[in-house]
Amino acid sequence: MKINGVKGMNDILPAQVGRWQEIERVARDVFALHGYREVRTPVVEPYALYARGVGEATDIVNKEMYVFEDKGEEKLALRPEGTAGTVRAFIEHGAYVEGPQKWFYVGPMFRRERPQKGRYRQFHQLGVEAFGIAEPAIDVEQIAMVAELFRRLSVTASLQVNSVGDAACRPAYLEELRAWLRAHGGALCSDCRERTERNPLRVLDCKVPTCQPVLAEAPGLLERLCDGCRTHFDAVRQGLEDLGVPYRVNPRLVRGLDYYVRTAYEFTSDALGSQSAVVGGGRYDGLVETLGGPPTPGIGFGMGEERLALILEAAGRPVAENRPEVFLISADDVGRREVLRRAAALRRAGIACDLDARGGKLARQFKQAERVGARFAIVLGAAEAASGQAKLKDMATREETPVVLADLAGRLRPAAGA
RNA sequence: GUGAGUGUAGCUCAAUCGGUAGAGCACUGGACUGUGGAUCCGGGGGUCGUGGGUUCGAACCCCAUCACUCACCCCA
Repeated sequence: MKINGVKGMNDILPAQVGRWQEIERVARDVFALHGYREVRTPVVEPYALYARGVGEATDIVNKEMYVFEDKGEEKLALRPEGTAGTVRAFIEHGAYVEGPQKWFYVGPMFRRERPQKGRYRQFHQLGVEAFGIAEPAIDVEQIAMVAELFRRLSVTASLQVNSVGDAACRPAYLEELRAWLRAHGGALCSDCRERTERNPLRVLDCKVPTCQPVLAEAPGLLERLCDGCRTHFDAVRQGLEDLGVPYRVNPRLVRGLDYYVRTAYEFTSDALGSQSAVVGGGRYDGLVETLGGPPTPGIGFGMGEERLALILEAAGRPVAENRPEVFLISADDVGRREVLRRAAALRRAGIACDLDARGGKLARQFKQAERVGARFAIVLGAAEAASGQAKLKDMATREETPVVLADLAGRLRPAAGA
């Protein structure tokens, strides 16, 4: 009986994993350059963390989360996003006493949705959270950090920013919007009428053609921001302009999680099909308090690693592979012992090398050398062991040059990072 | 949760009117007794997604079912 992987949960095979490693390496570098430090939190958290943090009414919590009872003791959930768990850890360990904190995380998230291009049940996010800074400067720095990360990866994505208001101005706006939508319900699609009650901001995003002209007349939040939100938003925009980060204001941009206030932003790419967002972020000034910590402002983003990989793939970027510098080929029984000894010595010197442990015909071993992408090959047997000399063959040019075996390590290039 | 499309070798795909399954790549062996990529010759590999139905006969037609893909919804 063949057993297949779980729907929407994918294997990342060796031929592709270089893409993930490259993304993570570049991201770690960029995060570190901006003062972010890594945090690792569990993949499982109490269900209540998400119910309270992300919001009971959100799709993520009420229909997409993997929830289970731990032997009847506690209701747990596989994390559907990274912010809630990070905030939990921030509070639990009293990190707020040490002033502003900038953290990042990398890892799998789980949502039980119907899979499609760029959307999976297990997916990977790189995310950052900055705690304790209410000033718009951190919003700007964080957004610019994403831009720098994309620049280093040669990824083009477009930035949209918005302000979703805060406790001072959003509730009043939502009521005004809801009342307006109810009054115009007759002209709207059934989805919109339903969303009017559940999530009125989403209505503005409706893609049904007949709704668009109606919604164009709807009241806009940006014109109704309170002074604090307006000042903040203006400063974010000014900061982006100062840094030369191109952006577009999208008053329809809404984040799906309840905790967002003020700044909301998204980086999108047209290489992704329908799920076009590769980064989604925003400010969550009330979340730490909601989860039992002291009032602490925060802002962060989540970046979809699969989506980033899709963009790189669509751009035709090759996958970086780790290749051995040299492949040791055995010509006879003496050679079979010799290659193991020489390989051990080379590896101690930091030189990546490989051999065909099956031994066998030279032709087969050369084929294996080619398959693993070795830059050089060297044949070792009784003759080489006796003379201490061998021929180092360049696999690309097929040229052979004599080498003294004792000097072999010096002739080859140490592996990166060795 | 809803809709559409697609399921044939490890991968990408053919198979005319319904006549009992093929190619390329990959793998493997040989041509080539100390040398890989090219060329040539050979070999292994199939429950035609699964179950049922129609038919003398089904990869092909019908029904059901499962899986995958894309889209809606929502989002990274």
